Parts: sequence; C-alpha cells; structure tokens
Amino acid sequence: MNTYMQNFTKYLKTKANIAEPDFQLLIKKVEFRNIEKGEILLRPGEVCKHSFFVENGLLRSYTVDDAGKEHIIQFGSENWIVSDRSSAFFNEPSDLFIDAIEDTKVVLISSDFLNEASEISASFRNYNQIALQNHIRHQQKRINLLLSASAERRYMNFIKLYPDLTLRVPQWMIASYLGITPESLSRVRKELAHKNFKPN
Amino acid sequence: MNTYMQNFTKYLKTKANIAEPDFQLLIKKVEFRNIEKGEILLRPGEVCKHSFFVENGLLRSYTVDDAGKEHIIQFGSENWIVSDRSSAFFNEPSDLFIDAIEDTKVVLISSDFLNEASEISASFRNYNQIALQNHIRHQQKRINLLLSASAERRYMNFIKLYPDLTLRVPQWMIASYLGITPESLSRVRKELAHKNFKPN
DNA sequence: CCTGTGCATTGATGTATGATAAGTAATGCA
DNA sequence: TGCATTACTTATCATACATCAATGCACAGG
Repeated sequence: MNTYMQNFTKYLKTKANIAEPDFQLLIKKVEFRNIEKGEILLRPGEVCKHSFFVENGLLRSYTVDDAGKEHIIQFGSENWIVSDRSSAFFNEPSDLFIDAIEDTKVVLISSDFLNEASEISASFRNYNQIALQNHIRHQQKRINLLLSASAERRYMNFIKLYPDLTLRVPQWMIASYLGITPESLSRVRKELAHKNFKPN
Repeated sequence: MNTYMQNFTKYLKTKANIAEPDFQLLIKKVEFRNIEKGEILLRPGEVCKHSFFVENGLLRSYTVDDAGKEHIIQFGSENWIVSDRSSAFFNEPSDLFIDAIEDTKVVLISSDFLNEASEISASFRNYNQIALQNHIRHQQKRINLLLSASAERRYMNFIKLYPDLTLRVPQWMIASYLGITPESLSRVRKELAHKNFKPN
C-alpha cells in the first residue's frame, strides 16, 4: 500500500467504515498518481472512467461554451472527489473538462472499484448513498442562488462556504464559478471592501 | 389496492421491477390523495415527510426569497416524483414550498416505504440509484445553463425539454424557473416569434 | 351580463453586469 | 536581475434584463 494515500485510507476506513480485511482487498483496486498543475484528466467527448479522490492539491471541473468561455462546475481540494458522475455512471461521453489547478496527488477510483466496494460492504453502500444525496443538496443550493441572488450575494456565500478556496483559487476562476466576469468580481470586492465587509 | 394508482403500480412493477408478492406488501405502505389546485403540500421549516408521486396533475417546488419572490426549483407532472430529497433524506427542515398547479392525484411515499422497498428488492435499490444519478445529471445541466446561456437560450432549451409543460404551465412560472421576469419572457417569446422560431 | 381578478403584453426607464481596453501589480522563469 | 506572462484593477461604454406602470384579455363567479 502506498503511504501517500493517507487521506484515502482514512476515507475508506473511517467514513465508509471499511474493515481491515476488506480494505486490503479494495486498496489493490485503486491507482495513485501525481498530477502536474495544468494537466488535463478528462475532456469533453471522453467517457469518465475514473473518479479522482484528491489526496492533496486542487482540481476543478468545467465546461467550455460555444464562445470559448469556461464555466466552472466544481472545485475539489483535499478529501474531495472530482468526477463527472453522470458520465461515469451512465457510461456516456462527458461534456466536462477536469484539470489540475495545483500540483495534485490523486487516487483513481474506477467504477469497478465502486461496484466491488458496494458489494462487499453495506456501510460503503450507505456512505455512497449519503455522498449522492449531499451532491444533490449542494447542487440545489447553487441553483437556488443562481436564480435568486445578485453577484455580490453569491460571492459572499462562496467566501462563507469555501474560505480556504477563496485564498487558493485565482479570482477569475471564482468569477467563473459564480457566473460573472473577473471584472465584475473585482468590482464586487471593491464594493464589499468599501462597506467594510470582512470574511469571517 | 386503489385503482387510481395505475401509474404508480406500473412504476413499481415495470420500472423498479418489483414482483407481485413484494408488490402486495409494499403497496400497503403508501397513501393516495386528491390534491386541489393551489393546495400546499410542504412549507419551509417543515421536514419533508413524504415524496409525492404524481398520478396525474401537476406539482411544483419553489423557494421564496427575502424580497418575496418565488423561484421554481422543479415541476412534476404525471409519473414524476416531487420532493425535497435533502430534507427527506437528512431529516432536516426544508426551505421549499411544494404546491399543486392543477388538481392533482398523488401517491404519498414515506421514507419508511423507501427503506422497506430497498431492503426487499435489489432492483428497487438499483432503480433508486439510477433516479438519484438522473437527478444529479439534470441539476448539473441546469447549473451549466444558468452559468452560460442567455434568457432566450434557456427558454428554447426549456421548450425542447418540456414541450408539454410549456403549454400547461403559466408563463410567469416558466419565467421563474428560468430565472427571469415574466415581462422578459414575454419579450423573448416575441423575439422568437419574430425570428420565426417554431417549437419542434 | 357585468365585473373582478389574474395573466400576458407593451412601453418607458433604470441598473447590474458584460465587453473592451488600458494600466498596475504580482509571479515565474531565463 | 530583468523581462514576460499572468492576475487583478480601473475606467468607459454597451446591453440584457429588471422595474414600474398601463392596457388588454380571458374567464370565473355573482
């Protein structure tokens, strides 16, 4: 077993509650990889064969529209899984890019692994279920914000939700995540500074 | 068994592949109800105790923001399930309303029912999994549209996706779903008519 | 048959955010 | 150390969409 997979190990043992013998079985099914900043892990048109568990570093998934603009769907830092779930699950071509914002260590999780783990362990099944439900909840909040909140409120919400990312991610990517231009985000920040708004 | 539950029966037997003996067991666990147009089935602050399977008619779920504006999260017509999944699953207070756009016949699905069905039947578990994954895929598409597309393109996408709803749902609700005002939608439609755009 | 109520349309006007362009600051890399 | 690149800001103007107000229509209920 790779000593670099500490977080992933913890994830399996603690969160998904996998016992030692099963763990030994499952850990053989995953792969470890070092990803360089900027490296692309998935492109539109490809089927997403692996979910990426982030040991450390930072990934993102995003689309590129007809005008060539990027729209960030998700950031994933330590202990997050980045993937195109739909593509992986339904075995369809993805319309996402996934790439690395920082040098990143990832564990590659195949659907093979997921099936096996689900068969072996009821608690893994359960944990997976919770992860799906969390994903849905998260997406719903985001939809609601996009429908109802101004750029400023969306940004404030982002800061509150992801204080760590706010520091690590370049602003133009945050803007892309929020659905505004970098210039607008700059203005929003100026406004907030002026109003004496402090994160935390 | 209630003869009004044809669609629900079909859903269990055909889609979720529940065999007759299990079906007889499960069907006792659900309730049938007639909902009047305008009736509210869930309010913010309440925990969502039931998912609503629509036998016929039309439901919607929506939030109301600080300014009192409604933002429609989901429409549900025949054979759809309307629910606050997060609230139901995590047993948390919801922030959604659910109400009836038309007189509607629903089957009430409790988490009790879901647990039981999952225990009894592997194919139900499987079907439920697929439903979750579909939900995620659907939400992701919507997020991407909200991030990247103009009001006009979002409306065109809506028409293509839900030609039936386009006719049954008042325009101001479609506007709310799209994240624009009814006035804007009216203008978008005018534009499209002018450009000789025909649905289908 | 009138009349109230809700929905769609239209026009006038306002505003948040986009587009473009340029400047400044930070970062990497030779 | 310095130059090039990338990130962020600022300014200007443009535009999609919101807001407000008025009107027309349809249909439900007395």
